Amino acid sequence: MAAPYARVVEDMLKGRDYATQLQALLHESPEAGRLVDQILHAISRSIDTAKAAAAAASEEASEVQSEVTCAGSGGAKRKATGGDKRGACRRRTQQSSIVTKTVKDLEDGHAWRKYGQKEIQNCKHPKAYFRCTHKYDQQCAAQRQVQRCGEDPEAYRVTYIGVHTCRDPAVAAPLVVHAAGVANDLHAGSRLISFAPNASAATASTTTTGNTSQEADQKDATLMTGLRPLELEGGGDQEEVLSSLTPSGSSAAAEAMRTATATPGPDQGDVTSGLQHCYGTGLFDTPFNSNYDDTFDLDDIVVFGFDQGLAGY
DNA sequence: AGGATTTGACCCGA
DNA sequence: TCGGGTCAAATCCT
Repeated sequence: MAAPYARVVEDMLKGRDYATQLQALLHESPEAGRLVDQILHAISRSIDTAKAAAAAASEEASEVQSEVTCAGSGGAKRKATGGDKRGACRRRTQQSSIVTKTVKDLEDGHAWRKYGQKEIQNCKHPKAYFRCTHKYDQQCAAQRQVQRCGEDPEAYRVTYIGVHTCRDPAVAAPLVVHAAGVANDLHAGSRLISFAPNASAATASTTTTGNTSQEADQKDATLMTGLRPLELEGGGDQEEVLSSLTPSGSSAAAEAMRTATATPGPDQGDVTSGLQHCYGTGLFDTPFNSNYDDTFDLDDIVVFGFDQGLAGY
């Protein structure tokens, strides 16, 4: 990693450590804890961005290049001829940035298009596969996989692969890299309201707890379309999150899963972070993600052990 | 009519 | 060989 970026990452890691410590001290206060959580995510995101920039700078973004190429070749419908290259770009999940979280609200502000559904071994629920609607027009490599959780019928385990490089006006928002600016930015940007602890800016808790099955069902129809406008509510993901440093925006559609087979699946160990929805709201969908290289590996995964301390929001 | 979803087939990695 | 991920024709929806 280039020296300047390494320094940034180093500083941000320190900041995150401090925030984590602070978080431990503030878990009695939901409001304070939420703020710390926001800070943690912002910092992690910054680290992520710095790494991505470093990787791009050192021309390590070859994978992205290959993915773009791949996307292009698979774009328009092909005739299933002998020259079929399907599968040539498989297993990307092993190399891409991955963010896994458990949510109850699949709305994340991004437009997704479902391209497949698969019954998974030992899981009673099928897994649905989504790609960004802008995969071909903007070479956005973001993908999302949704699988319904077994124990909680309204919860979905969502895995985001890659980050949005598209500039969907509905979700685009500037990213402020320095942690110091995070808090203010949360309230400054018109589209950053998802995190605002007040009014319509629903927090993870409010959105989630507000989900009644009826509401969920009502959303199904909308989500099934895969294309929804950005909503201020953000996601209702308060539960667990396993989050790597690669954030990704994401949106909603997997509610389709709700209509798919329904049965509890084995569950998926969850790690958490309560702020996932910040990605979906566009808060972190930075314009300069365009060079994001997907080079983060699982070693970069950071677990924001927030499920215990703040789950009660 | 155009775009999104469904779904069976195909392909690759383990 | 099997399971998971993707493709793409068919179908549905707006």
